[in-house]
Amino acid sequence: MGMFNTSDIVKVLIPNVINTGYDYRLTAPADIGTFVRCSVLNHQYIGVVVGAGDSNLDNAKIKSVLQVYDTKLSTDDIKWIYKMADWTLMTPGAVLKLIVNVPDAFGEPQFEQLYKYNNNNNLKMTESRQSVADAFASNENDFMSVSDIQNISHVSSAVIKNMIKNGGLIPVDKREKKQINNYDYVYKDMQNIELNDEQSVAANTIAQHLNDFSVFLLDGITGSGKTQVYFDSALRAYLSGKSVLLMMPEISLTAQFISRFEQRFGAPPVVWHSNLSAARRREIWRGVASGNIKMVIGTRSALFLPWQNLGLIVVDEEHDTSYKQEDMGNYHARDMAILRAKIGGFPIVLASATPSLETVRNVELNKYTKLQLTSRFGGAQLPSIETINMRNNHPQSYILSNGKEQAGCISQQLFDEIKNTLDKQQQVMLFINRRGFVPIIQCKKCGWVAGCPDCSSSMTYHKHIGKLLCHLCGRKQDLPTICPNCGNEVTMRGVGLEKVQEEVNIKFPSARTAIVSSDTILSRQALERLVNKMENNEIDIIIGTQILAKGHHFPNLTLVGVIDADMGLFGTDFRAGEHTFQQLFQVAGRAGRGEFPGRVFLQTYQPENPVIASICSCNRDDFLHQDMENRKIAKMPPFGQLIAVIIEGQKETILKKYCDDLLKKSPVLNGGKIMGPIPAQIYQIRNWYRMRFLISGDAKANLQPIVSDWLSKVKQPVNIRIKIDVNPQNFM
DNA sequence: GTACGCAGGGAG
DNA sequence: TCCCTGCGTACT
Repeated sequence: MGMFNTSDIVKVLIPNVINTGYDYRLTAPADIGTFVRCSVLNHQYIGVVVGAGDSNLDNAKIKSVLQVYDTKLSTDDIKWIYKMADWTLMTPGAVLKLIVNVPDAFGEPQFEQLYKYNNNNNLKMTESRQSVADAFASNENDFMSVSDIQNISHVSSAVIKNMIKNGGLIPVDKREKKQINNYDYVYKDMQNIELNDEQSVAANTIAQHLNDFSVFLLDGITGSGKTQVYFDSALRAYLSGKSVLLMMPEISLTAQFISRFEQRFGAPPVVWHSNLSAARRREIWRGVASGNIKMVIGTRSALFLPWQNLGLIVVDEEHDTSYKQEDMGNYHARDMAILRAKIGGFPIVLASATPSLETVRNVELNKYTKLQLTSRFGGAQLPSIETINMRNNHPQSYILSNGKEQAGCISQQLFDEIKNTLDKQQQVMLFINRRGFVPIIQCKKCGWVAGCPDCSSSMTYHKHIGKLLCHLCGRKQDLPTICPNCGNEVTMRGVGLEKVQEEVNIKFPSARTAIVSSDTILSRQALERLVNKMENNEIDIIIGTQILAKGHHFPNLTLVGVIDADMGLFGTDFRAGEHTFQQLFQVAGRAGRGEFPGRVFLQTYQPENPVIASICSCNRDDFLHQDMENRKIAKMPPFGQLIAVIIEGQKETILKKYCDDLLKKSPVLNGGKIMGPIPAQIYQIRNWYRMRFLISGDAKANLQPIVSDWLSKVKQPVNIRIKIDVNPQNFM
């Protein structure tokens, strides 16, 4: 059996950045997709057999693989690796690394020592030791591992260790550590949920296409019941023996969502995200590879699990910017999921209340099928959204306990609304998308601004740590008391989250407040605790960044105030309007999901701005139409394509020279052009200088081969990094 | 990526 | 002469 036999020479793709695969000799039969362990320069990697060997090397020079595993990557995944590499201009090895980045996924099975209880021990019987004895008495197994004993008896490991040492527990056999608990991953107690007419239509349409590639946009506002529709599709795919991936942004993966899944499927989901322990990641990776785990709810990296017989992908909140990976390679998980579905010949469901323009355009072109949900569940009404014109509604200042007067940012109108809401014992959310206390520390006299020495950015003052913080590189510095330039007094400019809390605490001294940002919420558990406090009405005013905008359902929240709705509208980024709209629309969706109608107020200096106006009229399609026209005129995506090439170097001279050399070799593009090099929007990060080329083309241009061909024409100097961003989402 | 070898420079 | 560092190359 196997496509290749022992001592055959095969091509193995290695999960690292540079190479496209080396030839090795097999030590056991293998197929395309079989994982093998092999050595490159005395360093061991887990690679994948991708075909027959084809090098001209002397047979004697070809190494043998060190091990052939039973685990296989599906042939669809192998095809996908190469397609994804072509699209993103990553090397195939770099894509494979995304799949094989689970530490020790192929480690030898771990054995654990088992113990039996010694009835004839002469230890003094304590309460803890009695618990251990009870655990053995109540458990049908005579032999247990330390962790088994701990789980049942709830005594500390020290107690158990001491009992082992003193003969209370006697070592017996060893056993292979329990791997996958099959029961957890088999769904058999699904609860039937009544779908309304719209939901049934949507669910049935998807069901008719479970065996062919098609892309669905499940379009509906928060509360319209998108989740139950794609749960239905997931269920049908699962029951037909297929594997199912439900992808969502990390922040939407809440306990509320997980319990909804549990209600529908009768057991909790397998959840994959960045905070899992190494052991749990390994367990899930192996479970998916073996086909034992057929359904996973996860963030974008779940796409890179070794799926077997994948038959459905759902991308919830498809517009969400967190689907764009920007650390290890630049890929858009939504687009790569669509590519994967195409290769696998199965459907993919994109769900959103505020779909991206790319998706909307593909619906217009009839490439995607739109499934519309309109009704809001449970009779809850959409909130009313109004602007507060800050040009004639100046905020009141407030006085600190030391007598100093501070400029406020809460207008009188918003103040009154907050007060009324608190009087009715209802909750308030204030949204400000800026971490820290103030974003700028500036000298009153010479205009000096506290900037990060390694990056081109100003440093934000964070009051709770009492330091200046660079949001690009994380550098911390003391707050200067005087200007280091001229010795004069420094002042704080702008408003951040912490400053809003200060103002709220002084203006509403009896209200219980909480702030939520990535600085204060360090774990998913911390976020859950906060959500619980909110649900139990232990918080009156919650103040947060965009982390608050998604996924939570607070029935008693009836007022949302957006402190600065203009933020984000002024960027040079052509997607600024789209992202502002999406974010504010999401925030607005937080209010009034219970029995009381919600109200949303946007503080703005330009209420007539089309983005703001569209949000207020709740007219999403109006906004989409306008933004689409703008993009068409500017030939921006989805009417054109862009590839950003960021060149980074620590020495400006080498960087500039290399960019000049590239410019000289730049290809002539049919219908497109190469722009640059210009200093990137952020010229310096962590002491690396950054230049940017931007390559544009029309919607059907195949730009990738042109770019890779161009870059291969100029030898890349050492200490130069190239980052290629196909279809960039932001322009850092 | 990363291990290794080679060239150049400072300390002993 | 030894060793450290920086740079360039090759990896099957």
